Amino acid sequence: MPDLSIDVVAKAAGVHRSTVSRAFSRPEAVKSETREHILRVAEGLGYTMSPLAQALRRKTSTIIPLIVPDITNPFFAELAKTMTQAADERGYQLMLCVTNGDPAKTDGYFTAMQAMYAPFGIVAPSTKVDTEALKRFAFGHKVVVIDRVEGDTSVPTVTVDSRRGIMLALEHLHGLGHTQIGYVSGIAGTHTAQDRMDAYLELTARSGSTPIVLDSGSDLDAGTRGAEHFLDMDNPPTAIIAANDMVAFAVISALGSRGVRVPEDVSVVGFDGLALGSRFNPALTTVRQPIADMGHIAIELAEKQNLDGSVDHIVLEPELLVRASTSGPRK
Amino acid sequence: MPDLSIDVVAKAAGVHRSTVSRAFSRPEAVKSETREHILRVAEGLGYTMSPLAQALRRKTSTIIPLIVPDITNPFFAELAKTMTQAADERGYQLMLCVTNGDPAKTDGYFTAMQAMYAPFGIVAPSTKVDTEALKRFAFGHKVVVIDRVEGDTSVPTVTVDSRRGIMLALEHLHGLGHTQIGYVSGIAGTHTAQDRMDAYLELTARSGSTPIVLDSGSDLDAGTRGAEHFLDMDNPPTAIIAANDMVAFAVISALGSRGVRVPEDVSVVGFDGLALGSRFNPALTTVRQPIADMGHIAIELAEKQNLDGSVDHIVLEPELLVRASTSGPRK
DNA sequence: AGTGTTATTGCAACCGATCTCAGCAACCGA
DNA sequence: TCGGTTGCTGAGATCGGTTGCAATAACACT
Repeated sequence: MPDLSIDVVAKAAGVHRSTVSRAFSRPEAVKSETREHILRVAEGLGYTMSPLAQALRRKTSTIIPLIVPDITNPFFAELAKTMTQAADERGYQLMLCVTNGDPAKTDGYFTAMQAMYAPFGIVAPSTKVDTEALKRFAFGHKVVVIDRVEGDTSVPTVTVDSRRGIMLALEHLHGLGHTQIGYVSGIAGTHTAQDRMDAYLELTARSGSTPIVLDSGSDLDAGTRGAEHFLDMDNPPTAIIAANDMVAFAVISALGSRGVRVPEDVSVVGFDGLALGSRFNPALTTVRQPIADMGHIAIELAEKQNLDGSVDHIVLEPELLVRASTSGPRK
Repeated sequence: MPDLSIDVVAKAAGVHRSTVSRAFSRPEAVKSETREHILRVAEGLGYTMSPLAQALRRKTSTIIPLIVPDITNPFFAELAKTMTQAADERGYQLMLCVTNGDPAKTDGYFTAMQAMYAPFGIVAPSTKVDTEALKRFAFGHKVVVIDRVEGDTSVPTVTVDSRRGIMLALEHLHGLGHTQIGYVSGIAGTHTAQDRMDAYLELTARSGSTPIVLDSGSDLDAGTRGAEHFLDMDNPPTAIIAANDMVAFAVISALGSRGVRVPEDVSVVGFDGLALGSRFNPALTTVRQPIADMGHIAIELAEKQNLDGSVDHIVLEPELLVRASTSGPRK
């Protein structure tokens, strides 16, 4: 493969390099006849432009970073999946950055991406978004966040309506006859996680019942602890809402290992709508987030902002997915 | 941020551009005094080299593609996780490429990565590796495959000993008193998947029992179909080995929804050792693959090959993880 | 003192594009 | 026929580094 540069094509087509360049990136600036000829020659040689050289000169590339705390968490995995798709539909390449929740790493990734002239980035945070940190970067205003952002509306965001989601879960449970409904908090320390908890607290109180927070931790073991707490109670709730599907899995698993059955002994509803949930035992009833939409929208928002500087905050509607982990209360 | 190029630093440090370059990339070629001065100045300015410009000139970058069929599958997610870590420990950036099992996409990613001067790539395939396709690319000999490769020893591979894994599962089950052991085949059409199946067939036959293949499909529904098949049998096996954890999940879930309990009614063992398994209901007994090691080793192999052209084929030992989904046979 | 290393640094071409400017031909109206 | 557009293409600087080669300095040895 004798290095295929633009000059090679130019020579082969009998035109100047700049004409070849135009033929590709600004077709209307070249006589259509010439352009077709060039394209044909290029095709024949199997030539493609070097994205590196392009990025260097244009000062903007097509690499876009997706920063997630943990790709092992199916929520982020599903997000990554739809985002890769959305990305290369639009000619971008997704670059996966896993932070393990370390803000320093986030910073590191940002600088790296800046150096690669990434046109923008997507952040799915594990902790509340630090607006200041975001601004330290050239494309600080070109980041879309998959979470709510506090006190700064200059960053586009995509989220799902937490309150509405919790409401759906609560209504479903009420409908089944449950009145004592517990809550186990989520993995992430994000605004979203906070919002879900707040919604639970508020809505429960509003309906006249007392909130029962089984665990408010924010690590992976919240589910296990929540289950233990549940087992210790004299008068445990008949249903549990988990802040997200992973926690729900953990709760059910821990409960199961102590002989408590779902939904016979206690109903559990999750939050996320992971595909995995349908293969859980029992299949998980959950509040679905439109993850695929979130991915596409995130990229759209970023592009839109790049174009006209507009900053949107999209809030999507969740949806209840009733499967097998909920039923009427025991007794 | 007034564009920070190497010339800016050079001027600020009172030396020539090339000296700055050397100070960074070939320290021994610069008087240590000078180098330290340059580094200090650069530091003060907050300067970092442009990876793009570097890659363009050197014709080799630090971007390394990880090609997986589906990041949503926790096995690949865990792989991606350890690989990102292994990668940036060594100064590479992992670029996630999701193919959805489409070989055309794999090709596309390869060319893209070639254009980015990726020094090598890692492939975790979903279908048997097509050696010819691998060779069409400049770095065709610089790909590490997480699977076995047929009839071509020129590409480095990392795998786990399938036969040994199945043997561990079988021995565990035999030890518990099971004699009728079924098998549900896996998601991927890889050599590895094939090997596991073959091992099951061979080892079962050798022990004098008849193999019971509940499903040999290679899609996500193999688990569900396997479970149905199981339910239709007059004399079903007392234990099931699933070709991988995801399938095991599906089997248990499908079984559960039909009222069959694990491990009370039937034991199930998976293959992968996903972290998720410990949070399943019941916690999954499984053959663990050392995924973290695989990630690190894959990168090491690639680097080694880059350096001295050596091609290794590493086969790792699996390990049995006994959790709650297996017990003695019913009755 | 003269000559042969060796250690450092500067020079300038080069990697593969993009883009501004200028040149040139064809075309328009007066 | 001539100045003024317009359309298309070529020149050449530039993006931010790397690197072979030449130049200079410093040091060793006879």
